[in-house]
Amino acid sequence: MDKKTKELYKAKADVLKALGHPTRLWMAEQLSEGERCVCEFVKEIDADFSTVSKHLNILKQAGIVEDDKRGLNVYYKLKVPCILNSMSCVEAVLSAKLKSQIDMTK
Amino acid sequence: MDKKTKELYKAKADVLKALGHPTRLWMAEQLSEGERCVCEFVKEIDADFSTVSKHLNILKQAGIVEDDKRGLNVYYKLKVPCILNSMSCVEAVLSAKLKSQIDMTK
DNA sequence: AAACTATTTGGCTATTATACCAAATACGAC
DNA sequence: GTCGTATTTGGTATAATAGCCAAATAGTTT
Repeated sequence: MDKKTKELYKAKADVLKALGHPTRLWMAEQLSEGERCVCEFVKEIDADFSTVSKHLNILKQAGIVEDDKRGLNVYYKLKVPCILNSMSCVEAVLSAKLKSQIDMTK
Repeated sequence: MDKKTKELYKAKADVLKALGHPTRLWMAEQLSEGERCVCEFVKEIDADFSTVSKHLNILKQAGIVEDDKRGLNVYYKLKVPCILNSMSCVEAVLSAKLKSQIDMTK
């Protein structure tokens, strides 16, 4: 595998990796319903303000969300909404996995 | 967020996390063209046999691939092929990111 | 059974990720 | 400008991940 291919896969993997954390995935899904400010997330997640902020920054660095500061609040929204299209297949993976586990017990 | 929701997002995030590594993502994409044995991957990736095996195991644990031992070889194939449908959007994220970066320099 | 090949597993180290706290910054209200 | 609120940044401890090597396992060939 040549260097450019490696870099491309690194870049693609980084996008998926950004979504590969429960809190970040949940936040991304919340954003599919519309923008949210950081404080709204903090209220709903049992985590520190700084933790939430850092997670949002990871999503931002990955190019998945963008932020918009208005007054005291920073609002985040999905930059590329299609990124959540794959979630139905992720759920299909979970179903198939569950099914395999049940089959194994038979 | 209640406990069950947390567990669900953990499970979903784990699937995406499994794909969130350049080598694993590349292998998954290779498998979309058909099954491969471990040795074929080892030849193409500049990595140890054990490293490749462990990556494949992570994809297997995530429920993305399944293995099939035939003779000396273990063949891996995609268990839920739709998992790569999202890649066009991942590429869209990269394009949008690149575009933002270019705009910033203007 | 011994030798050989393919793959997995265990152990180790280096790197990276996560989460909290405290301090810094940004903005609006007074 | 001072105060208060929202958010980010820096530091640090802990946990998780990645990759290599060596050893173990499984199946094939002789």
